[in-house]
Amino acid sequence: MADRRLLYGGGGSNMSSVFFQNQRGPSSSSSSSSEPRDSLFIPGSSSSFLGPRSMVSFEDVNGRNRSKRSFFCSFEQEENGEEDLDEYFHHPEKKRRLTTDQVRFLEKSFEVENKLEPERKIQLAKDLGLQPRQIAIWFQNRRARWKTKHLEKENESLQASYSSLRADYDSLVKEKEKLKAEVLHLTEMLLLKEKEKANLELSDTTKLSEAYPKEPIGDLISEDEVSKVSVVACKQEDSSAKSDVFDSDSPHYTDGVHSSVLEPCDSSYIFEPDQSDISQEEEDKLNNSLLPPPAYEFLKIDGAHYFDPSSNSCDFGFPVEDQAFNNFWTY
DNA sequence: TTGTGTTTTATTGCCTCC
DNA sequence: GGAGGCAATAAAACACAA
Repeated sequence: MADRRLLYGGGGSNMSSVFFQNQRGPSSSSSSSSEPRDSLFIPGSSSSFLGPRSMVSFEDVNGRNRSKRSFFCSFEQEENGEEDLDEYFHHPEKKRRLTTDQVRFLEKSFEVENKLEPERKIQLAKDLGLQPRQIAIWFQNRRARWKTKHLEKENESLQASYSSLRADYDSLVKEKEKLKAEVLHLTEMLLLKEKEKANLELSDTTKLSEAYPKEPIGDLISEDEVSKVSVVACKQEDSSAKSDVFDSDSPHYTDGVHSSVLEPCDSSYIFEPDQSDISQEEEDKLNNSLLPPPAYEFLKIDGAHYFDPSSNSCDFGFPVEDQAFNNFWTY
């Protein structure tokens, strides 16, 4: 480390190069920075160390006073005349910025290759009349700036990508909610339809039981029909409960959007026929025949399953939230 | 003119590679 | 162990509004 600092202080490069690039026309400035630039400077004879102010030169090879400054310095500073020169040498500790042309030159070189091989560093230092150490520092700082900008761009790109994905996600969520509502509506329609259908069948069954009072009802109707009767009984028993289904208090409904539609169906929901018309024995038979089948059958409507058949619980396979709808789509 | 924020040049300390 | 890169930082130079 200390050695490097010493290198900076004692830089062995020739600091007295005089540049004439500006007098060679535009083509010279556009030449590739990776090319040797020997033709663009005149090696000076002085080897005296000028530190950071090394861009200043006094003599050309022949010892003649060609310019008080390097080519680059002359661009911006020659109009300041002697005062500027005084400042230059009376305050040698001051930091001085590179000239615009030096920076342009370095930028072009950086575009070609952002890493600096020792030979290139020496060459650039010669071309620009700077210390190799200054060239190295400039490239180092330039790489840091490039990295910062690159990270900023990357960040912007990621943010744009995130915004786009977020918008997609939001629209999908809206679409999902819309579809949920549609499914809910259609399910209710189907239930109503089934209810009406079951009502008709129920009235037929009642007529049959009146016509054949000794026969158990279970023998007269299919198991499937019994199921339907049961669920309809449930719904009829507590038609007002339907409003409760949509209440947030319902334990089977949690998110305020989804509805499990059906309420738990315990034995109290079972259809109870008019006891005045049926004997105790018959009543028992009837009750047995009307015991609720597995819950999943309750909604076996028109051959389509709507709830989890593996679940016998009265929540009809509706856990909380979206899983209910996953079940919808899987059946 | 001056205070303040930004940019550029340079230093320091640490790390990796050969 | 030396050379070089990088991150963090200091400090000078610069830009600009009030």
